[in-house]
Amino acid sequence: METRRDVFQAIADPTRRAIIQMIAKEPLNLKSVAGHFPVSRPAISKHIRILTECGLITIHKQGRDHYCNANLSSLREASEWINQYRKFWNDKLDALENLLNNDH
Amino acid sequence: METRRDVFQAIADPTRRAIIQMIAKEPLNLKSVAGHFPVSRPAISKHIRILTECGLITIHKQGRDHYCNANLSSLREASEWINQYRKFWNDKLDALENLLNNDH
DNA sequence: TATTTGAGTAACCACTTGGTTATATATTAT
DNA sequence: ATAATATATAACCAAGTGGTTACTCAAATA
Repeated sequence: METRRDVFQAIADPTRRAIIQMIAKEPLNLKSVAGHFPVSRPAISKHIRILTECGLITIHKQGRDHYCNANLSSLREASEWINQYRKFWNDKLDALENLLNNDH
Repeated sequence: METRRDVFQAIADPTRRAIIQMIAKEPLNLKSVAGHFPVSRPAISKHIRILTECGLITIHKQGRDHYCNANLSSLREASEWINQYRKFWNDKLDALENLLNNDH
């Protein structure tokens, strides 16, 4: 649990995707996050750490509560990688591709 | 190497992303694919199997050659999951979101 | 001050992952 | 027919993953 830590790997785990989904709506402390899953607090703590390490969330301490905030801009890398293959499932590519290309 | 096999996990591995990138350009047999990586043929064979199992590639046998063809429409699921968070890195969201919503 | 609460960490565990080498099978070439 | 080639599979292995329980520490509360 120490090595290769990138966005693709971070979102490969369904629990971590669910965590992202939750805190994208509103910041939550670890206890609130853990309350929604059938696993222990330490397990969630580890997921949070992984998400933090690749920049997908940031922690804001407020007393003893550690609030997790979504900071999903590092998903951009994954989005761009996937969207380059958009033609494989989307016919209305042209207009979209132009938009995407104007982003950077 | 038997269980949970989904698109997110399939693209989590950098070697598999590179394989996808190669065969998205043109179908290649396993030997050609393996030639680009510093790992053995059996290792590539396993990656190919994983990609096949989640539908990202299909194999077309031509004599003793097994040609890998990209069939990346199952990336759509991952694309949609990621793109729902596009607002985290993209300001020009409105026009894009309209486009994406028209897709389905 | 003593106790409870939220979170992190350490040590551990079973399973998975990505790799290896050796072997088998089918197809092509000599 | 024999040899070479392309691929798959089996058996194995080290390291990584996702989880656990037990413990510690800091902050809030009684």
